[in-house]
Amino acid sequence: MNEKIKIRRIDYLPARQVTFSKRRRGIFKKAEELSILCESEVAVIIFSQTGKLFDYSSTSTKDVIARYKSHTGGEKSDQITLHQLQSEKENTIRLSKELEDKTRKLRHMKGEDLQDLDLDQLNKLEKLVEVSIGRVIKTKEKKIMSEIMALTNKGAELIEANNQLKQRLVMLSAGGDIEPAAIMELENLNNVGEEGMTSESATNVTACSSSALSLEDDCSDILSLKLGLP
Amino acid sequence: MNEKIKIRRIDYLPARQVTFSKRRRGIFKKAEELSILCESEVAVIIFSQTGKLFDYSSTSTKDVIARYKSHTGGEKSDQITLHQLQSEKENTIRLSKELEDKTRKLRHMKGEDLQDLDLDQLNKLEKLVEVSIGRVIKTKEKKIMSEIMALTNKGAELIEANNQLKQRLVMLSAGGDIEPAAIMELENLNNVGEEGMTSESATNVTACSSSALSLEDDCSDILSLKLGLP
DNA sequence: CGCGCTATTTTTAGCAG
DNA sequence: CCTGCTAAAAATAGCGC
Repeated sequence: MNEKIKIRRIDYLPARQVTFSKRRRGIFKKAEELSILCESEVAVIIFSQTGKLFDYSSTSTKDVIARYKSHTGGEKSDQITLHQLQSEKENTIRLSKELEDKTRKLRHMKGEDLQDLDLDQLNKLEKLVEVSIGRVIKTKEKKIMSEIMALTNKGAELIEANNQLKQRLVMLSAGGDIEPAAIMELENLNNVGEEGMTSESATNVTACSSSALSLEDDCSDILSLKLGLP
Repeated sequence: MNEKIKIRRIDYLPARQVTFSKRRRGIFKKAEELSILCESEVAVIIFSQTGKLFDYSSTSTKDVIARYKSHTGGEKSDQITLHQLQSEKENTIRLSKELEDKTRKLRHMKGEDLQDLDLDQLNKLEKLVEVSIGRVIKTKEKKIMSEIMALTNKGAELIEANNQLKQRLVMLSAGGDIEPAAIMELENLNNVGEEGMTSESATNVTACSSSALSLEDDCSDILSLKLGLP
């Protein structure tokens, strides 16, 4: 009366639902029998097509899953994560301490929170800051010098270019139709440029920076008159 | 020929092993049939009595377990840990950046790695360091002053104590059996103490520290002659 | 551990309620 | 969704290899 069915998806929904129900019970029963007959731990997890969960376990599905994870090296996703977390926390603590240390040192370098330093530490700090200001000033001088050199060179190039332009104009005016007044204007322009760009003024700026610190702002203001350098 | 067996532990080990093997296969087969027939997701996890793991899954046992956990709300211990880890990593990144920033600033304050600063930054840095050295020197002066005050007071106390001791000795010697030479020795000791502890020398030290920085070592050396203060 | 065999038990497809 | 029925199919206990 009954037909042997092929193991393939049951298309007719009601039949499929009935089969699902029956066979599910069957598996659960078999699982229980196995666990009793052979004293083994069994868990069966089934999700129906509609996403509903059915599970059987001889003990506790979660326990079996835990045992499964520990058995398959499932520590990977769990214990390694815990290790990572631990490691990251240690990292955080270490970084926090370093940051605290650096912050304290920085405050000391800025002359803050000095109350808890003793005389010896204060002396060392003073020397450190003195060395620092020396380096800062030295670096600033170099920077100023190089900027001035650049400006001087640029100025020289401009003067040279102007001279060449003037010569061309003279040559052209020799050809006839340019007034002498135009050439005079160009020469005046050139003179203005030379006044701002003598190497003499560069020397003055450097000297001012290294000897009288309170004049630094004036120095930088002078340098702010750049000729549009990059 | 065959007997119906009762569902209870099989005592005879070989039979139990065989049954375990056969029924295990049977369950796996049933599980597979169910998953195909009803388009469902099935996982079976079996631990033999000896602790050996056997598992079947229509897809992946781990996937089914993950789905099971998300279904039962087992996300607690896992996803929260992941969130913590994420949070800690962000913490680490933030701290690293802050540390890097502080380190850079500290190096600048020490006058190191100044090449990449422009003139404006150098000027600000210079002012910062100048302010700093002013504060350091001021703090040092206060410290020196308070130490000198403490030493002066200590010296005065000692002189007072010595005087009292002297008077007691004089009174005792009036009683008869002490030579005058011992009293002279005590007075000499007292004079040495007063020479090292005048408020005049304290003023000198303070002046030297605020005006001539290169003399700082001498100042601290003078102060190193402590009278055993805590 | 596996495989095969056979008699027996168990499961289950299909249908009805 | 369940229950019960029945006949067919499947699983399996016990055995030997």
